[in-house]
Amino acid sequence: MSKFDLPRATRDFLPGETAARNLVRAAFVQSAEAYGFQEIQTPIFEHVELFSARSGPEIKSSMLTFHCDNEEFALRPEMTAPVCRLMSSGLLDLNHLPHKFSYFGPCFRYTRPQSGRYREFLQAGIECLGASGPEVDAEIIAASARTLSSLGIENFNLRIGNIGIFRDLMPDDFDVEEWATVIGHLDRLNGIHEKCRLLAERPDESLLSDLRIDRMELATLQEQTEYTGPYAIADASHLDVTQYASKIGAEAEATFRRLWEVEESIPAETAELLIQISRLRGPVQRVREEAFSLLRGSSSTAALENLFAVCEAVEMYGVDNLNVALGIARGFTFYTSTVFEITSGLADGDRLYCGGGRYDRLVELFGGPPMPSIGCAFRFDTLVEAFCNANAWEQSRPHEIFLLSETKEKLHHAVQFSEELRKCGLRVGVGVGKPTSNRVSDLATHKTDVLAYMGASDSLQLLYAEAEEKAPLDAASVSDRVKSFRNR
RNA sequence: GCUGGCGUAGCUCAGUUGGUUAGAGCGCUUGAUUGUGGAUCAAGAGGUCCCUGGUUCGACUCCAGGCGCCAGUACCA
Repeated sequence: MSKFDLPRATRDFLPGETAARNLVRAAFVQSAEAYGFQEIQTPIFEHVELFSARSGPEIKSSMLTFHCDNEEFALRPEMTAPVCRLMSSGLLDLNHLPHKFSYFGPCFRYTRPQSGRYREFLQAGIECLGASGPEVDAEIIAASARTLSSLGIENFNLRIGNIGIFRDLMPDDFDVEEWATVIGHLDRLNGIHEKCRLLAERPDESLLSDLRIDRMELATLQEQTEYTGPYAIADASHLDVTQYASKIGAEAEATFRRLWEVEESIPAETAELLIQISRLRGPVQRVREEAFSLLRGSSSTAALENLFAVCEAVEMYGVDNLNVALGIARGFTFYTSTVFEITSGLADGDRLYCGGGRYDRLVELFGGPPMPSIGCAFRFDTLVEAFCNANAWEQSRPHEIFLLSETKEKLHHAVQFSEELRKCGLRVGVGVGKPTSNRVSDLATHKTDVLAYMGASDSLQLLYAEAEEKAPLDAASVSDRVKSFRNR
């Protein structure tokens, strides 16, 4: 029972977990590098103003902040703002764009604990700053998908959308706040559609209770907007399970349609179009036809063409599991066109591995030059978990060989020899004892692959799991023996 | 912020409809035994039953408040 507790919503990682996390990190950095994304590092804390620039001062309450010398700092809650700051810092050569960066590091948010949400978490991502075009988007998307493959995670779902399709349908005088609200609604609608789709494929109690909560909230929204119509939830308060998947989607659509007309002054036909668009989802070829016939003559055709150009470019990389999902909104106002998500697929509850999109005006917002950019971030913890599930991951013992000296007087021989073995690249432990006691067998089980007993003679007795042999006191040959044991 | 669950040995947890001395498995310590991937046997240590107050002859148990943890929800730049 320790005198000190962990700060709320933080974690310790033991050697096995840490090793797995380091492997995932290494795989991430390596596959990013394979596409030319070079790793950068920025400070773990910055001036508070950097992070409130985009989101307003009230965001301060969800950051970990501190004062020093009359300055106020915040532990970074995200990596995008520092990267954009870097772009406008003058350190970078802006004549040779784009800059392709990867980043990896701890971020901090002062949030209520919730499963999978911690106050310190790792964020990993890649960004391509200063370039636009479908090929650029496709490269980011393909690189993200390859990162998952390189971790042995193969059964993922890739969904690509384009937020510009919605944006271009909005009235010209639509301001940022209204846009944020509508994006929130679209995101919500998409989520409900997604859950309904999952529920239709496999009954699941937790999905069902999620949807019940969604439905209650829809009912509240309907009440606020005085909705009356065929999908009034109050009129059909009870649904049996089989109706959930089929009916809630329509109820949600009706609710948001009404909401957009009443509270956002969106014309009825535009609201209808938003609903229709958000439904479109599936393989590229099929959705292409539906989407173009739906949006023919609208102001969104350019964004739509861009979306399918991105999909074509992604397909060149040979990425499977590609779907178009026009309903993806990703919940952030700063995305300007391409948005995408990679999830775990149905079997694992469709958990988010990675999400990102194009943000062509963000660098400017941070005081930099105009710079069309795209980036994405990984859910590192989800990635680690999936990695451990996908691979027969076993924690290694701290030592590959442990030298046991017969007596304390002879220990210096063992220590000297251990140093020679370490030069050969082995992980080596040293101790005193006979290879017979309980303590020693415990050691053998938990702490080392091979136990080596240095008795009276000038040779070593190597004790493996199910065999033993003599070996000369020669670092190179012992090292070879141990390594061949490890590899078999 | 809101809703629910939980808090007993180092760990995972049982238990007590309120009653003498607080339970198990694993782990730990010591010894014996077996030359070898780790057992077997014997003994032992280890507890403010989260805290504070209340009810009671008596509270780990019931009640109230607090703290902590977990899950869901709002939020999530």
